[in-house]
Amino acid sequence: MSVENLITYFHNYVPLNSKEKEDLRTRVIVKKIKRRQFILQEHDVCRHYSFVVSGCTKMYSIDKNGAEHNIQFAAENEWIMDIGSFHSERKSLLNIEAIEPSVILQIDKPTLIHLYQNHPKFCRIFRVIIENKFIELQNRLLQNISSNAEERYLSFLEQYPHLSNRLPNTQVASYLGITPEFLSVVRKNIAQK
Amino acid sequence: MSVENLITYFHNYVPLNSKEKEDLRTRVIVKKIKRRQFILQEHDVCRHYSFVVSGCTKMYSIDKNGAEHNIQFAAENEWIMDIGSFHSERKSLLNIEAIEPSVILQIDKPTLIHLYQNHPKFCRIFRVIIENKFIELQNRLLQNISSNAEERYLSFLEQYPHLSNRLPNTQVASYLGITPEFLSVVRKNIAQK
DNA sequence: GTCTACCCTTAAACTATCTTAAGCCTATTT
DNA sequence: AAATAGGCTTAAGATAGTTTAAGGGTAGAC
Repeated sequence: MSVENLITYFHNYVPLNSKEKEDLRTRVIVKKIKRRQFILQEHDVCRHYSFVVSGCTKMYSIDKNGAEHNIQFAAENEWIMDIGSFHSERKSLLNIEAIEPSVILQIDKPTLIHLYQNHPKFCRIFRVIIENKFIELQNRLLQNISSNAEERYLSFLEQYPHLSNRLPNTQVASYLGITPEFLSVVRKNIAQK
Repeated sequence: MSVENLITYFHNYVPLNSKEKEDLRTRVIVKKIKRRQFILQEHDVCRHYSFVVSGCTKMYSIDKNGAEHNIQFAAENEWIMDIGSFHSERKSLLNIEAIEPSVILQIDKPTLIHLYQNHPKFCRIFRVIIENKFIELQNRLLQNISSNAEERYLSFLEQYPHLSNRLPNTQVASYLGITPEFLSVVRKNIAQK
């Protein structure tokens, strides 16, 4: 049962009691997602926090020229959602899509509110989760304003070895904010050193 | 009394009761900061969440060539801290410095823990604060991987009019991830349209 | 099994951004 | 009042990154 993966994950933050586990088991939604299937589409409201049990997903925006820009990947034990749309209940400008066949767990807003109100522990857990996501994002932004493409690529390889093996380079380029052609040049330069 | 500014600020999230206000009044530290004074220096641990009552501050990193890269500004009613260093208690790689003479309020870790343990409301408040900071940062990152310097500058002007008036362009350039000279060119191009 | 769509690479020409250097202006320090 | 440091602009030459186009490889679709 894949909800157990989430319970184990939460346990790494704070141990859960049986009532808390029970609430998760009865309320969390399990979904099997095919490659290229959407978890969230632009113009819809993001209704769930999604936790990836297996597989890999990406969140991206499409610009006025139709180009995709990857904001985030999420593989095993990572969260993915448009948190702005989720809380405001306004239409999202982002897409979330499976890169590999995936199993995800979803928590909708009523469930999240239920968890917060009945088990204050979850407020702490999700505060820490979002703090960690914030730190990660801030580091990435700093990289983007202070480093060139080669440095950003090397740092991506170092920080996400489990992703760089699995992802096509087109996806990595979109994440780094460069074209696939230029990533190819960057890789060639690195190889020649 | 400037702690009242913070109380009013929290009130906009959730009303506080008198015990909660009292705890803030007795525990929050008030500081007057001169222009160019440091609130946090690289190699120190970030020991406080800082709330700007008046004035303006910036957080930046210094790269291997000695260049500064602005990660965040914080003016009236905004928070600034190296949240990674604060929680891990590891040495920060960042600096926080006043751009204008400022008054700030500081919450240290024992106080924050006290607030979380005695008033669960604060866990919710800070979760929402950090969620909002996360959304803002994610939008900025998206801009950085998908837009050129002119688009990023225009969007900065639109989103932070209260800052763009007060900041020297060198600081804005460092925030956008471009050189001051190139920002000058960008501004000229915009003016000529 | 064949086919198609996607992925990766290369190169040439183009555009965006940086570097260096200089000059001017204004606020602050002496 | 003079001196200095910081901030803004301009321009020329250098480097980083994009665009377009083409060719070859490979995995999933039929």
